[in-house]
Amino acid sequence: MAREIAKAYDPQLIEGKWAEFWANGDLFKADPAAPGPAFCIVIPPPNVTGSLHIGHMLDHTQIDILTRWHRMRGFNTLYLPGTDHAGISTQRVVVRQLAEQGINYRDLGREEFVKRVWKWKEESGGTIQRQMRQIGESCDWSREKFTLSPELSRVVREVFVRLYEENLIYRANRMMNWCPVCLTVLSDLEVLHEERPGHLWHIKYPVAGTNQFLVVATTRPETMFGDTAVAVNPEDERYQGLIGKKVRLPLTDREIPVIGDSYVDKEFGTGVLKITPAHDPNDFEVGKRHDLPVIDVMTDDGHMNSNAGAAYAGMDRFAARKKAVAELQEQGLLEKIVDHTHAIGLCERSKTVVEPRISTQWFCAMKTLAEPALAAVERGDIQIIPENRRQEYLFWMRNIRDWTLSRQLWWGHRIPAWYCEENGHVTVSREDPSACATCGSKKLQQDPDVLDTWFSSGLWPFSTLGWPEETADFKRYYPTNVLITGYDILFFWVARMAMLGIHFTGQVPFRAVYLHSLVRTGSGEKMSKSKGTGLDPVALNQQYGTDAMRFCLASMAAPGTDIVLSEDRLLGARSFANKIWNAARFLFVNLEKYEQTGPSLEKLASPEVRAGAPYCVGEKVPLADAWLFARLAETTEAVNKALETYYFHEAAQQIYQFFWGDFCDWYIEWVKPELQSPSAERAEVAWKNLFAAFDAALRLLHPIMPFLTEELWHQLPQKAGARSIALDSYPAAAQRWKNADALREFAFLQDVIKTLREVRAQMKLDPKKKVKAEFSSAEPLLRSSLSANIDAVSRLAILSELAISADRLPQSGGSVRSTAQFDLRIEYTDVVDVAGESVRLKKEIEGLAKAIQSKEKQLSNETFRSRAPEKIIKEMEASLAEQKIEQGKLQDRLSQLGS
RNA sequence: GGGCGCUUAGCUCAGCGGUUAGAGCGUUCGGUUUACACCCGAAAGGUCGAAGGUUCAAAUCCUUCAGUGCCCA
Repeated sequence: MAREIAKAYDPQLIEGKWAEFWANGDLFKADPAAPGPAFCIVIPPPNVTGSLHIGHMLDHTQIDILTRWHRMRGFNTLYLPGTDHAGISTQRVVVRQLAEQGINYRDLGREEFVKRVWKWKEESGGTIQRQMRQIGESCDWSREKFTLSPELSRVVREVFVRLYEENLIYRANRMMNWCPVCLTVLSDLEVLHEERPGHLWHIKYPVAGTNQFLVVATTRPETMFGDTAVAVNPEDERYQGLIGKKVRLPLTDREIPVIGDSYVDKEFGTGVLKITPAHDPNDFEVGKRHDLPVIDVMTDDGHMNSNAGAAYAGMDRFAARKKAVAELQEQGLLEKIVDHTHAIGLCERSKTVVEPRISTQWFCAMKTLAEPALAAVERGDIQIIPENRRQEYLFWMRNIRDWTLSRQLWWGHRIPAWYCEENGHVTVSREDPSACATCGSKKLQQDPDVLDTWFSSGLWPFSTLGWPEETADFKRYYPTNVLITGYDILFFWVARMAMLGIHFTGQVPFRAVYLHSLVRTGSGEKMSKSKGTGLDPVALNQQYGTDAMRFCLASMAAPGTDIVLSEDRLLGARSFANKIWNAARFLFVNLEKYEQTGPSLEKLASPEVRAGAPYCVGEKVPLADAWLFARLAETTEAVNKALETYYFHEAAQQIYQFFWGDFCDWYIEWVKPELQSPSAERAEVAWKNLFAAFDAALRLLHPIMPFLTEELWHQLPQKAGARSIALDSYPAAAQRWKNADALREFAFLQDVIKTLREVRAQMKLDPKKKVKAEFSSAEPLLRSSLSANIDAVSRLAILSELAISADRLPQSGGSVRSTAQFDLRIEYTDVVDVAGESVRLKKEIEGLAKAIQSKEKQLSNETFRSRAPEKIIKEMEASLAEQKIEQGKLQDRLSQLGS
């Protein structure tokens, strides 16, 4: 490579190249015949209408991290991408688009409309896939799936028919949630509940044949045209006598009965309830009990129909409410209006107030399906993480209700049921039937409705792998290993996959479910594009780099807590990328000089050479090098353990600390002068160890920051034919890297250097001025260690001279710092700021005194001594002794100053 | 109404039974150390929401309360 590296990392310059390389090559193409334990993740299929939002970015980052991590560890890895046809959303998009052209989709007819949606899908439906390639997700694009493809549609039919044959799918007439904008029924899950301020209108219903009134309290006066009774509690003494009488329904010329039903709450409102069976689920039940007529007063799009009378027909439901109230008021039939907060249901997609509506729908009976899915989680065959989500899942499964499968849409899997016009028989079949199964009539009508989109997504983990065929993929990759998704679709999707997966394949669809947080706005709301509170990850990726974005999200993704994305954290992540870039720049720029006289990059950093690190000078690995590898081992272990338990934030934090703190701030600074060292052996060893550690760090980081690491990996010598860091091995903590002694010894030297720097800063010494310092310790090991590393320490603490002795330092001149093990003094010719020193010393002594006191108290406590573990007591005693020594030294110093 | 979270440094968040509670950003002080100012060195800053309790030991476990958010009805 030409070793000209830009001063600052510019992700834009390299990301495109690698994104293309990954997406277009066959790097991530899974081969079921290849060796290795299988690791399979199926994507939570995003809406085909969608574009990447910050939630996907978080989800996909975590999926891709786990995928790349497993692949590098030798798993036979498949990350299977795809999209969901998203019935309601997609239909809405195209309907809106047609409306903009002045076309009402209903006029187009079903066939033509569906054609248009497919056309739209082919032209505009690929946004997310394009963006996923752009951000470098390591999926196998050759296996990409779409829920409405012919392939997966066949699976949907198969499953529907089987469930029908097992009597788990049935048709029934019920009160449903209806969205007047989407023009379809919704399942319970698709209705959002919200508390809203409203009113309780007290309306006077004249009692027939008297001049009395019954006062009805209602939140929905516009439905009164559909009233078919007025109900009171039979035990309510106020109204008992009126049961069986009739009242005149205001604004109409109808009379309706007064009925008694214990459903009525005496305490609520006036204790008199209007009964509108067509427009309220509870009233519907009351109506059934009392055999009341059902009068539907609305159209499917939320307007009043002719049953509401000519004056109201065609009017919007909310306008009708206003008009009705005004009219009642005019007629003196409105007693009063009371403010009242009530819960309303909103359509998840359109946010319109849903309308209860009676209709015939297809349902799936859930109990049979739920039991094994419940047991699988209880037994731990499916592990749900974090734990509190597991509880939610169990609770929901135990209280499950039947699932409304049909939707009044045109875009989706049409229900494979045909009705015979002759005898009404229902034929449900895998293939389109040509005749009625019972009478042979050819007059068949297919059910116009389609299936809930989640029905096909519920099959996703096995339909995408080829089920019901026993394909190689299915055999190799099913059950999938882990499902990673947001907790907001635990019931919508995860639970249904569990039920359908177990029912049809006899195996769990995934062994673990990791439910991650949602990304929220500063005010705690879920980020959403429709609310304008979303951040565009693509724009952010461009601004900060995809790696920075991934690192940022990973570092914030602690299980169980939601993420509030901040620009600060993104900047921090970008800086980290830049830091790595510059570390590489340092290596290559300096290597260029070194190579002129020394060995080449190939000799210093070939994969074979790297595998042999750490290298020795003479018999021994130099301390700093031994320490670096010991830290690398610790970091590697911590990162692997963190990823094992989905602690992405911990993994990110560990690598950050190692790379920036240990590798850059300490190791590189430590060996800098030695890299061009005349002692050729030391230099060569440093270079070899440096490259080996750098390479390991890149591989460690690759799952989180794939672009940057891929770029830099390619600048190191690699095995012939090696194509990508993504296919290289993931570091495992080598036994020979571990070195507790080196960790301890280096920590001591760091302590010395930091102490000296602190003194310099406090004394406001000229940063460039080299000063004399003295070190004293009774501990021979410390003295010899310091002595052996005196050059590095002197350089890093900017000393002209460092005297080492076993004797206590003479307490005169300069500034002294003491620990239990050693004392340090910086010679200082100017007058010491006695007052400042005293204040500092007193503060430190005070702090120590507090710690000492609390420890002495605890150690003198007999119960503590008898009950606390030995280890804790020992550690506390040791620490107490040290603190006492230190305090003594500080005390001495203080009195010296005073004298 | 029921359930589940959250409340820790100015900000965003880790830590979730054991010595004087951490990180990043911000702040302050000092730096043109030829990899990096997207940097380097140093510092200040917290009675861990409140009150009780359990324990030898509590930010960490329990109870109550107060704010706050989510889910379900």
